[in-house]
Amino acid sequence: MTDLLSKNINSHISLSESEIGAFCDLFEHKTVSRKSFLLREGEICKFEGFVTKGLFRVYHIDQNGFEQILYFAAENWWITDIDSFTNEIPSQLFIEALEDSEVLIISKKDKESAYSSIPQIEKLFRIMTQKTHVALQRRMIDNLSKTAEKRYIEFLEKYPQIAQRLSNIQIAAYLGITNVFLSNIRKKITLNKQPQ
Amino acid sequence: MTDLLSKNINSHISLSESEIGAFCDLFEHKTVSRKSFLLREGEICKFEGFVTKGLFRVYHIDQNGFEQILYFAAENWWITDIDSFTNEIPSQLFIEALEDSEVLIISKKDKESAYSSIPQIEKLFRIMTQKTHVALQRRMIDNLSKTAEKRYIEFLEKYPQIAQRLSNIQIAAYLGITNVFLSNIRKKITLNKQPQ
DNA sequence: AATATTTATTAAACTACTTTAATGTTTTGG
DNA sequence: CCAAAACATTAAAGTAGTTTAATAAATATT
Repeated sequence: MTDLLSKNINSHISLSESEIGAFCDLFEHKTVSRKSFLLREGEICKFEGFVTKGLFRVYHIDQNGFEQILYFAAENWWITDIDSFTNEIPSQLFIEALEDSEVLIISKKDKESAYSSIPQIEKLFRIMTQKTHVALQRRMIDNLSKTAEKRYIEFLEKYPQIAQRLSNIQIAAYLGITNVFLSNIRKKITLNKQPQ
Repeated sequence: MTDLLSKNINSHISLSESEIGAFCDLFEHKTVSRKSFLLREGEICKFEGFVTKGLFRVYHIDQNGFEQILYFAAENWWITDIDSFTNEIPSQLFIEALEDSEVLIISKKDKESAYSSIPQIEKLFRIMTQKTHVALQRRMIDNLSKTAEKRYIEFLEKYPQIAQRLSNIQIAAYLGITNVFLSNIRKKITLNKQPQ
């Protein structure tokens, strides 16, 4: 049940068998069915989660009712609202399962205690936070400098297996465009691929 | 010389006098004159810096030659390219002084050794990385959901003292718009403020 | 103090993307 | 298996933001 998790942790830091066992024991297994929520806007995010099955989207709804997707999380990805979790403030985000899913979750309390009992855990989360920060920084640059068409093509190349599990509505919300415009882009691309 | 730095560190974690002294001793003081660079694209970022005087911009130049500013860093802010620094890969970023400036910098080696000798330092950088990540996440949401006019107004409200030290060209590059369009926005705003 | 460079503004034509709405197709849940 | 809901596509009119270029004002350099 925690095989994927321990493998994931080992890819970042090296822990002894017993340490990794003790840490994994702090996680609770949870099944989340399609269209239900791990977190809703206004709630304080009390967990950090590791996806073992399925697919989630993490998104924000703005004042005009539009959804912006911050990221998707499939198997082997971590999910939380780090802002709400860290600062214990109401979240601005929704975390919703797009497929029937399973997660391993750890509470804030248990995570804090792991920081004390297993010093390497502090390093684990520092490294993970750095990595997500770097990914977000790269995406910020892309959003500022590339057209929607280019961002779409690169998204397909970067996450081919996730892209095929998503509707165009979800992909458009991630790219920051309307699904109507995404449709235009898709048409243009296929026309270019098959000239004549 | 390291007063600002130790105060900044103390705002995140609590260290003994001697620990904070030892850590601050690892930093080297550097003056950087206006228009010169702390880091250029292609270089590997070998430092993490703390600004004690002046103002920097951290930016990327895309394939079309346009500059996107990721963030500004004035007194009491940290600067580095976390991607290049952490992964020891060539940077995609420039870090340039917009005013005559001063920074305290620590090398990767010294930072790593501090992680071992002062365990709380690991926590310090985890917290700092989390905070910058949260800030970037909020900005990502804003960029996806708000008009340039709104982002400009909010930038002025959030960083009034930095904004007044910047040209509109720099602000536009941060907002992700042209300076021509920023000029239009400014005109519209002043017209609204002083109707008739 | 004079010259060169950078900056801010304006106008006008242009383009990337949105909005609304209609239509047919696919997926979902009961 | 059927009805309802969600999805993808297309068209056409509209808007936010760009591009280029010209001009005046402010700043930097000698």
